[in-house]
Amino acid sequence: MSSLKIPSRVTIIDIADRAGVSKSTVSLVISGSPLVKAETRRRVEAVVDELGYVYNRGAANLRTARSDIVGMVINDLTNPFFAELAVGIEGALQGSDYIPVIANTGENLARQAQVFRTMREHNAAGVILCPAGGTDNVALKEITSVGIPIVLAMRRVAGAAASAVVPNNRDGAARAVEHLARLGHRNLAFLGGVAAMSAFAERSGGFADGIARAGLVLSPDAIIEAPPTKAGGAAAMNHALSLPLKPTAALCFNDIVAIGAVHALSRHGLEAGVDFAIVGFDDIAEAAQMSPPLTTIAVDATRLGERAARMLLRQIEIGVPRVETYIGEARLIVRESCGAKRGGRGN
Amino acid sequence: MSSLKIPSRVTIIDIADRAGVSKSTVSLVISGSPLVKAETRRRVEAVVDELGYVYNRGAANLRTARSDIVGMVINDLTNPFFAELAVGIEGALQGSDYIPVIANTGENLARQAQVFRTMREHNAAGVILCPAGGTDNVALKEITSVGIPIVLAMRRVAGAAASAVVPNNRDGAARAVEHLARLGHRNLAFLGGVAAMSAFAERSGGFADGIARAGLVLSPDAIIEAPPTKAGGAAAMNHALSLPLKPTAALCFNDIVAIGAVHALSRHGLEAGVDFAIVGFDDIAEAAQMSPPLTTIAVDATRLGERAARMLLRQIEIGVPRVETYIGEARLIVRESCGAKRGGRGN
DNA sequence: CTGAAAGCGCTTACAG
DNA sequence: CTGAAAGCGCTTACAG
Repeated sequence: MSSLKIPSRVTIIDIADRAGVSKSTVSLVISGSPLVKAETRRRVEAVVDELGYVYNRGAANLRTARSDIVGMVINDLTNPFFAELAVGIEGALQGSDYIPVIANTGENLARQAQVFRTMREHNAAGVILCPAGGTDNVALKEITSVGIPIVLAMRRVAGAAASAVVPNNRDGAARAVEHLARLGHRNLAFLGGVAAMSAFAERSGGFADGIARAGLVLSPDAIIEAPPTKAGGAAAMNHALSLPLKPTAALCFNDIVAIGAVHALSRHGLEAGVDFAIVGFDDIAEAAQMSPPLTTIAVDATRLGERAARMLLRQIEIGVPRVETYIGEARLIVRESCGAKRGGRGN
Repeated sequence: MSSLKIPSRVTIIDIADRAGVSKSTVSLVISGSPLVKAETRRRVEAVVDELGYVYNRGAANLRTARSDIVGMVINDLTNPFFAELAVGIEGALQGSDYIPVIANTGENLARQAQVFRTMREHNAAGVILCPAGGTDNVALKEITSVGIPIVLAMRRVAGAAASAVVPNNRDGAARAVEHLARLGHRNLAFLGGVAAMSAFAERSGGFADGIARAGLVLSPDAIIEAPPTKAGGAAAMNHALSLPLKPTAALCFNDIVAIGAVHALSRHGLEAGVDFAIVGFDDIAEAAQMSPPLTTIAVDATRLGERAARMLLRQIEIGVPRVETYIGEARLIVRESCGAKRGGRGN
C-alpha cells in the first residue's frame, strides 16, 4: 500500500530553475524555436525529461487566445450512419493539432443550443455540425457570428451561408428510381423522413426527378412522411399498402426506415425482393447483413466525415470565414431487396 | 455583404467597468455566490446580457487547476458495440459539468499512449478507457500516477488496480453453453477473440465452465483464437469445420465474429440455425436484423457506458482514488441462429 | 457586501 | 541567443 503521492504539476518555471535558464527560453525550446542554441536546447530537454514535464495546453490556449478544441455535434449518434460519420471525423483529426469534443443532440434543438454555448465557453476553434431537424439560420449565428468556422455535415440549413459536406442525395434517389423502373415497376412510393430535414427535400426531390425521367407520373400520395426510424418505416409501409393504387416498390428515406418497411411487409405476408421491391439509403453496415440484403444508395459516411474534418481544418487555418460545399457521391448498391437478383418482380 | 465584425471577447473586466463594480464582484455573480447583494447582482446580470458575455472556461480552469474535460478513449469505434457504449457515456455526461473528448485508438497501443499524453496536457478531470488489446498496467500509470481517475469499460487490464465496468462475461458465456447443451449439442467450439483481451479470457473461461457444468468434455482444440472481426470469425469457423471431431455448435467471441462465422458456414453450404448452431455475444443492433436472427448474449452497452460515466463522475467528486467494480448482467437472447426456434439440430 | 491584489502556466514582443 | 516583463481571463483569500 504505497500512498500514492500526487506531485503538483511541473511547470516551465521548474524547468527553467533546474536548467539555469529563463522560462522564456524553456518556452522557446518547447515550441521548437530555431533561435535556441543547440547546447541550451539539449540541457533544457534533459531537464524536461528528468522532471517529467507535461505541457499545459489550457494555459497556452489562454495566452494565445486560441483553442485546440473542435466541436463534433451530432444529431443522432445511435444511428450507425452518424456513428460512422463521427469515426471519419475523429480519424481525420488525428495527427492534427485539434481534439474533438463530442455531443449528441438527439435531434433536440434546446440541447443543441446548450451545446453551442458550451462550445463558445471553450472557445472552440471550429465546429462540425450534423444539425438537429429544424435547425435554422439564426441558431447557427451563436457560432458563426463570433467567427468560429462551422461545417455542416449530411444536412444543410435553409438559408444559411455555411460550408457543408453532403452526399448527392438528389442524384442518388433519382438513380434508385430509374433502377426500379428498369425492373418494371410503374407505381412507386417514397417512404419516411420529415420535411424539416434538408435530406428529405433532396431525396424526395430526386425521387420525383427519377419518376419524371422514367416517364411515369408522380402520384400525389406517393410521398409518405414518417419519422426516420424503424417504427416510422413500418408505419409508412402500412400506409402505402392501404393506398387505392398500391405501389409495388418503394425508395426509403434511409436504411433504418427500410428495415422498418421490410418488417411491415412481412407482417402483411409479403417478402421484400419478391413481392415488393425495397431500396434504402445510406448503406449502413446492417444493410448487407439483413434479410434480404438491402439494395441501397451508398453515401460513405466515414469518407464524408473525413471530408468535413479536413474542410474545417482548412478553414481554421486560413482564419477567414469562407463558404465551401462538397458533394459526395451516392452509389446504387444492388443487393436483393429490390428483386433485381431474382429477375424483377416476383408476381 | 455586411463585413462581419468579430468582436474581441467580452471579459469580466468589461462587465465590471460597465456595471461600476469590481471584477471580483462580477466573478461572484457569475458563480452564483449568495454574498452579492440582490440589487448589485441584478445590475451585473443586466450588463452580462447587454454585452453578450460568455464565460471563459479555459481561464477558470487554469486558475482553479481543474478541468472539465473527460477523456473517452475507445479501442474500436467502428464496432457498433463500442459506439453504443460511447453513446451511453455521452448521455450520462450531459447535465454534468464535464464534456467528453473522444479518441478512437483502433486497438493501437502507440496511439493510445499518445492519447493519454494529450489527456494529461489537457489536465483531464478523468478518463473512461476501453483499453486497446495488450494494454498493461504500466501504460495506465501515465494517467493514474498523477491522480487522474480512470474507469475501465468492457475490458480489464491484468494486474491493474483500476475501477472497471464490465459485463458478466463468464456467466453469460456459461449460460450460452448450457442452452446449446440443452438443445442436444455435445461438441461445441468457441470462436474468435485473442488472448490479449481480458474479455477473451472471461468469455472462453465461461465457455469452459458451461462445458463442465453440462458434463461434457472440453476438447483442447475447441477454443479457436482469431481477430474479433468478420474475417476472423470466418477463418475460425473454417478451422472448426476442418477439425477431426467437427463441432455442431459454436459460441462466438462477439456478434461481429458470429456474422463472419455465419458467412463461412453458408460458403460451406451450411445454414446457421439449421445445420449448425451459432450464438454471438453483445447483442448489437445488427444481431436482430441479420439472417437468421442471431441468438446472442446481450450486455447492454449503452447502460454500461452510463454506469462507467457515473462511476467516473463520483470518483472525480470524491477526489481520492478508489477502486470499484460494476458487473453488468449478460442475458441470453434466443433467436434463430441457435436452432432453438426450429426444434434443435436440423440434421 | 465589495474591492485590491496575487497568481494559475503559458507566450511574445522587446532589449540587450 | 537569452532574459525581464506584461498579460491572457479568470478565482480566491484577505481587508475593510
